[in-house]
Amino acid sequence: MPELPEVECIKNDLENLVTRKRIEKVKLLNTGLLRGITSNEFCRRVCGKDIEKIERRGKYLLFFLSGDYLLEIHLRMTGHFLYYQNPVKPDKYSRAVFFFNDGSQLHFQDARRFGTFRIWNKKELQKIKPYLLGPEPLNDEFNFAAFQQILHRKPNSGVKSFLLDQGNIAGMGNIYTDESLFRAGIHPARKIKSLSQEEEKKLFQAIKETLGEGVTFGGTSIVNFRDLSGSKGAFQEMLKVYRREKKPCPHCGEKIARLKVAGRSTYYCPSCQPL
DNA sequence: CTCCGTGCCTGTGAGC
DNA sequence: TGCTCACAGGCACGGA
Repeated sequence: MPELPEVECIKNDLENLVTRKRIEKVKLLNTGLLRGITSNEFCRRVCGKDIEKIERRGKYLLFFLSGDYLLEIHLRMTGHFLYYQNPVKPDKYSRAVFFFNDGSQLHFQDARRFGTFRIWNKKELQKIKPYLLGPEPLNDEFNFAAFQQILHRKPNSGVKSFLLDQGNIAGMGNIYTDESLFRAGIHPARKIKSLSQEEEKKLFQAIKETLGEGVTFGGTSIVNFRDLSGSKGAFQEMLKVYRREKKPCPHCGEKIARLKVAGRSTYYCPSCQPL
């Protein structure tokens, strides 16, 4: 379940490995991943183009190609890339293979087939979903004042639902919301309007720190996340509450509890994060 | 406005 | 040991 830190690590790997390469050919092994385009048209717009630039917005990856188009990729739950210097046969989870001019390959693998590819014209950048999300939480422009302004737009929202909504802040999923709320000492079901100024500040710092550490540690590998060489991240070792039900809270020793919030399994410490 | 359920998928692992 | 089945959750969509 790649969230901002995992996608950021993937973006950094991709930048090093495939920018400035020419896509000679694409083999689609599962056309269901294409949104709003046929496989023939997809290949026409991608084949023969250079990858000029790769960006991340929230959990989206954007491949800017030479010519008119860019490729938007969302990994969803189990999508990941594997890079090979020399040709390798696709396996049963390979959904797409990019063949580059230097003989290297990029395989898009996705066991659960939730991942999506979409093509956009560069002229319509202002209309594309990844640019309509909330701010990037790790950018310097995302400061406390900006955070407060966004928070106060949704006073009646539950704080966890708020953090999961990509239109508020881009890039947080279930792992990093639970970890940020724990770090801030805030119960996931609290309403935004019930937060004190001090709690808002703590939450702001917790988001920055948790996501920043996630990137530093190379992401969280619970089930599927791997970098482009197939190696795991290390942030799963740092998790304080996520998937730690009944284990002791690292602060107070109380048992970590689990409940459903915003339709997701939510982990928290009842003593450090009172309602 | 805000929340909730459903569908999309299939590997994992708890429990019998 | 082997089987079943709940569970995992990002996003879009429809409805309360």
